[in-house]
Amino acid sequence: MSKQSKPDMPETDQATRRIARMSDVARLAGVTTMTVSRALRTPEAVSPQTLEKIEEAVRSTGFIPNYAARSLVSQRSQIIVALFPTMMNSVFSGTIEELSRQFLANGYHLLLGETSFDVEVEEKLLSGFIGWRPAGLVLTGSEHTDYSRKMLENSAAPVVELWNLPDNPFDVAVGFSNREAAYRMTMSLYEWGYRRIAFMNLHYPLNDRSVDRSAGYRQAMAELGVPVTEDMEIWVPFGVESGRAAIDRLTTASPRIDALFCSSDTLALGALMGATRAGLRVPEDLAIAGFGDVELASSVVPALTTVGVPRAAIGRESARIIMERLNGSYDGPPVVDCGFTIVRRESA
Amino acid sequence: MSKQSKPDMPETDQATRRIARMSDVARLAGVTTMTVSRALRTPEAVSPQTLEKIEEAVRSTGFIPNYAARSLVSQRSQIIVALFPTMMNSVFSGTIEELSRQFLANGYHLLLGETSFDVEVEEKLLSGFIGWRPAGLVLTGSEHTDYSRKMLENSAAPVVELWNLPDNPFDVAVGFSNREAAYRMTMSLYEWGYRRIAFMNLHYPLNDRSVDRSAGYRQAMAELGVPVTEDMEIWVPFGVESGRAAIDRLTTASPRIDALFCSSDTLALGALMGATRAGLRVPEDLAIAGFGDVELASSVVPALTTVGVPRAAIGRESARIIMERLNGSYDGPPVVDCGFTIVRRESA
DNA sequence: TGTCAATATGTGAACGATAACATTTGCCGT
DNA sequence: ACGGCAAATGTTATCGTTCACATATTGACA
Repeated sequence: MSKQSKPDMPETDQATRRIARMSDVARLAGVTTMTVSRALRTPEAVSPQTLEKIEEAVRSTGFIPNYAARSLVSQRSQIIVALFPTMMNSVFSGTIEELSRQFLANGYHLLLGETSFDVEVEEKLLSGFIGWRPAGLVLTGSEHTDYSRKMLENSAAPVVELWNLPDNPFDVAVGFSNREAAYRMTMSLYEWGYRRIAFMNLHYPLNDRSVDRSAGYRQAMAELGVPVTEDMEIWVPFGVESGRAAIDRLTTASPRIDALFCSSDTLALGALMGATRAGLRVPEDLAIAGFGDVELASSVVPALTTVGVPRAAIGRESARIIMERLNGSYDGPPVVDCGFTIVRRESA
Repeated sequence: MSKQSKPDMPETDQATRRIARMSDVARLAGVTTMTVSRALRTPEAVSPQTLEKIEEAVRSTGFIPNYAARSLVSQRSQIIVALFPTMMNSVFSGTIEELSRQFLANGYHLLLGETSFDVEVEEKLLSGFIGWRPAGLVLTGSEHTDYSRKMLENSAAPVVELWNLPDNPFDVAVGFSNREAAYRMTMSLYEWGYRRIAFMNLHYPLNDRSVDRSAGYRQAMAELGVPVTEDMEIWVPFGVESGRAAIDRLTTASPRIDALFCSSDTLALGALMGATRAGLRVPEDLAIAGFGDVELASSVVPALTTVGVPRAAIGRESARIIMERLNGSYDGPPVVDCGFTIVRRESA
């Protein structure tokens, strides 16, 4: 029903096959392309009757402007590049959805990349995406390679770093304090009566969020006077399976732990399932806390105690900031704190 | 540390601030832009020593080609448009990840959109994205508005429809039979001893997957001679909460059902949690089956019986097909069946 | 009635790369 | 020694849109 041979065969095809250009619209409306261009971008600068003729011509031709041409001449595309560690995590996807929604509503398109928690992959993706001369960039975290930083600088576009509060943001950062959040959750667990609190963290030593959460946990434990033995901080790769597998090691650890704080809900759900399967009662035998507050956290049995992070707000704020940057109106701080919440449910 | 005023101020800034063009590289290497272009795209057509000079110049300038210019002249961008109902579902994100990986490895970039199961939203997204003159498109399902079809036709790019096996694909379809899958799962539940099998489906009457799964379920029930009363097919919106909430209605339904087949793992997990919370033993009091085999399905307690769908394979295949279409080498069938599996675990 | 400003539209160049064709160079065989 | 051919590089035009500026049209006011 559609194409059957190579894409260039203008002789047999109708003129309609070829996608309409602005000049086609212009001819049909009896004006020049410049007037059409104005009608589309600044309709108030075109007389009502001309506008109507042009709109009619646009409709009948199904004209859609060529963004490549537009980008080329205006020296800036309508593309926003966004890089996330993974899309398989509903915490990130919540932010992604909101970002996408906000940008789309303002005529920008999101070019998405997945870094797998690896700054080298980030660099590679960036070097590809920069070719679009994006209007703005959204990155997760503030750890980047030198070459990435150079590209970002050259691109001269607004850059928002998500998900943490770095001391020296590249441009603007939007997030919450991971250190503080881990500290507060650890403290809360102690308050709720748990003493030997283990911490399961993502094993990405270059990931500022991992490092900060570890620091927050250790700070709390130090202040509480609880020694953190080697087997109490567990480093694992991302995934439900990681959390589940870790339970076996934990239950055989020498000084029995009574609470497990996971640096991600994905890990925590895995741990919860592992514990249930191992016949441990949660939270009586082992309390479990997560990080992220994914949708399932509140539904699972027992409902997961976790750190709630404002994923939609982070997306919304960063989109707003980039757009304000683009029209020069942003005058907020370089680091925007969206906060977090300690959500106590049944698992701790 | 980065930009502080409006983006155009070439007089004070170093030349380095401005992003390098191909002509900058060419001047530095002592050749013309055409030779640089060749060095980048067909290095075998350039002499070794020239190639080296150019590579050095590219390195020192940090040159990255302007894709907008490239797209404009070559009449086709390196952009692939992919539209999915939601990104908050790890079934889809598995396909998205694989798609993204495959295309990236071949120099294409993925422009992602979220339709929220709505063909009108799809049309809107499409009309925006078509402006990039994408090299190819990946859509979910084969239900599209007339205007969408017109745009797809005009774009003259390869189009892959995912996730089902339509009778009349627009171009190529890659997926599995939703009807057959629902039929087989219903039959399996019967074989395993369940009789009054209810079906919880996504309430999107225009969604071909929903419709087909419903048809498969009803066909099986008809063949089995089990009447489907009104309260046995439940239509709900997408989300864990939907599944959970539906349990209340079910337990009070007049002819007690003994199995609940959900058209999505997300719903099934919600139902599982709802059932557990309501004190129902799964599968003794109520069997539950899902659709999709998300990562959590195998970890949850009781582990979820579900329909396994080849999400990575679907992504891989569709990427391959689009790229083969682009170089004219595709000679496979217009409908590619990636199959599905019935995964029996503990919940049914 | 002539001048000025405001409004509406047009003109030509430019954005940065590549396709198609043209030219130069060096080497081969006879 | 010379035609011819391949390899390497250059020239010119072009993609579709917008920018900066130019021109035409209108009405208001002194």
